[in-house]
Amino acid sequence: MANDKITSNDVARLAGVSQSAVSRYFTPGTSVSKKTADKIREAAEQLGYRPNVLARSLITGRSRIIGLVVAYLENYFYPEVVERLSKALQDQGYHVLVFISSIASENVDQITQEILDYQVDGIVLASANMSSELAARCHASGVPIVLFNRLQDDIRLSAVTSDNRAGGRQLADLLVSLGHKRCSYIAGFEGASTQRDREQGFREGLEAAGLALFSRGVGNFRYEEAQAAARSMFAGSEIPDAIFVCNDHMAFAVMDVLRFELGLRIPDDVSVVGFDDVPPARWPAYNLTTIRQNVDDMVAETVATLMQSIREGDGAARRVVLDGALIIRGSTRQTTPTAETR
Amino acid sequence: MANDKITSNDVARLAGVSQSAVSRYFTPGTSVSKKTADKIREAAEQLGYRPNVLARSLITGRSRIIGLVVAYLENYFYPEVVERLSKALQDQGYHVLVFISSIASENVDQITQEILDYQVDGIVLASANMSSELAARCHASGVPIVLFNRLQDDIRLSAVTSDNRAGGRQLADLLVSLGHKRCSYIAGFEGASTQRDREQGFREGLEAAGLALFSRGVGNFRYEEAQAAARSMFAGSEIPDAIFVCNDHMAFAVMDVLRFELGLRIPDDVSVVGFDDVPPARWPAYNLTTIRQNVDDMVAETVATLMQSIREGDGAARRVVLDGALIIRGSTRQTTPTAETR
DNA sequence: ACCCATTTTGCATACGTATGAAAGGCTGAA
DNA sequence: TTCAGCCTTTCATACGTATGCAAAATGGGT
Repeated sequence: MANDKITSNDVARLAGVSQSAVSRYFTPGTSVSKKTADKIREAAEQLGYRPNVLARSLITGRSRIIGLVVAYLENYFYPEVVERLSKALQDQGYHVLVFISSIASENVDQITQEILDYQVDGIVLASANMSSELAARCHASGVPIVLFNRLQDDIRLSAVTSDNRAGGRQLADLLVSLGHKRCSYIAGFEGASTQRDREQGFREGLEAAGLALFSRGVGNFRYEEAQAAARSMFAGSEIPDAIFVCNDHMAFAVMDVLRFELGLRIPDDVSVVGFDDVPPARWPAYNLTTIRQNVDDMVAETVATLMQSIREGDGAARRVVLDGALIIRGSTRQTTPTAETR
Repeated sequence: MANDKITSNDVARLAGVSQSAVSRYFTPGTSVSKKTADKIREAAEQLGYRPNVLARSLITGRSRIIGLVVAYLENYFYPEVVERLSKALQDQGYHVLVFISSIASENVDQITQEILDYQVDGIVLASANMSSELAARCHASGVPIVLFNRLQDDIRLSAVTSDNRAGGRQLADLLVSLGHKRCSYIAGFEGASTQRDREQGFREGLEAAGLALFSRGVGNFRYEEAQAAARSMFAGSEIPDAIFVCNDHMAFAVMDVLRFELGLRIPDDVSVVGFDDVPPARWPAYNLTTIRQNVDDMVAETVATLMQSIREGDGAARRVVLDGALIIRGSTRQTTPTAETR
């Protein structure tokens, strides 16, 4: 890799000090006299020397690398997460090593093995599950794991999520208050806790109003599969008058099908609600009523959780559930309180 | 980090061989007898040992890490790039360390310094520029750099781009062939080669038809700034009858303004063309005529360029320019050849 | 000037691993 | 059986750096 690798020994020679002094100069919390520091600074600048993070990790046991597993970046939500999380960690002196997994998480365990090869200081799983065996491995290795927007029963796993169930409940309450009688649901990936909790909250809200789910489809978090689900669910003689689509990304697909293939009007014929509040939900072409996940707060909590675990070195898992906000836009029927609530 | 770190010495002890044998067992191209290999495999499995990539990098000079600098993931194009590039490199046994820079690239040099601290085997710059000084540094360190969808004059920098100029030219030719007389342009970030080349091609195409640009705005690759540019450019008494927006992401913003704020019909009143063919361009809500950048081929060429540079260890820069494809959809006036061309 | 407490410095070693070189083992041909 | 060539193994060392410890230096007080 390096043709002329400048090492701390080169700096020490030029500055007329020991390698140990050079190392201490670059290590916060150690003592170096001003005179020695000046000599080292000049020599390091002249040679263009910077410490080798990887060599340091051998001694310190700290790589300053966080492994990030994401299943797909197709949904506008996750690019935003990656960008914000990378920035937040960059500000803390850490950097994100990205690993792409499959939606169904069947290769996450192999990927986690690869991650551990890099001696990462922590792992963030965004929209992916990890086996208990691997969770135990990471725990034994002292590598903290934070699930981002996902929940698992394993007590060793920290998690930062929105209150998906409450969000689903809010959407049900909204549709009921708008007078909807035939409320349907399009699920995401069945193995995801977000999908399960959003649907559960939605069903509970309907049941509280004496309603049952009118129909249900599965979109697997994919645009095309959500399209297919919508086509199927609106093929009968009686169609839903409102539909909660498990995330915005799929909701766009459903809206496109309703408008451009079936000639239905939103919200006059069907109200559509999503979950996430990704950027296109705000665009006039979609103008989607949805639950906003507060990405900034989720990222901040994720970073705080990671930093605490890394600093304390204990295995104490931390669960943070953040409230989402109901954002009412033009995809739902209008009623008097049109302002944003919650 | 690690509480009970299992090392190759532990494996060697358990297997009754030397640490050197363990190392050779995990190093491709070295010799180990079947008998020794069996002993080592069993011991490693029993202990859950895997080699430490970072420790290896000290000896081999290879970290198996590629630094990836991206300016923003807001534009659907770059999440797709990150995802595909990460996967392709993952398949080659490399992993991507992500660094987020600003759009104007003013902090890329600092970020590159940080990247070099991690002894990366290569760097990919997606939508960012690097100073000549830092390019020289990387060159001296033997770290290959590949610009993704960006060009710079520095001969040390490899690059993989679409033929942005030809794409702009194609779009001009198309609009002219559809009879447009007042063609306008909304620029991206002025410091980006993609913006410059697309505009240049577009202007050349118009000039070849005896037309000049009707009006020009600047969107800086941001949805909101493209909206503002569109509002301004359509405020006069005479408005464009066609508009080339430097990328799809901004084109969506322009389309939203034209339809929902100005009550204009696309393409009856104004044809809109973009560049990239990101997923929403295919969605019925936008149905955008655009130039498709072949992300798969660009990623493949980027990986091939990186692998070659890493393998050969020379500093030979490689420039790959890939043809985009004109994709005609519903945002432009219709004429007889409605099929996709090119 | 001397004494004491604190700071600073260099030496020696370790982190986990790969590799050159020398020694030992194995196999096939004479 | 012996010998030569090739394969395999171990030893010793190095990669770039941080750190414990002992020795040296420094600064303040008497």
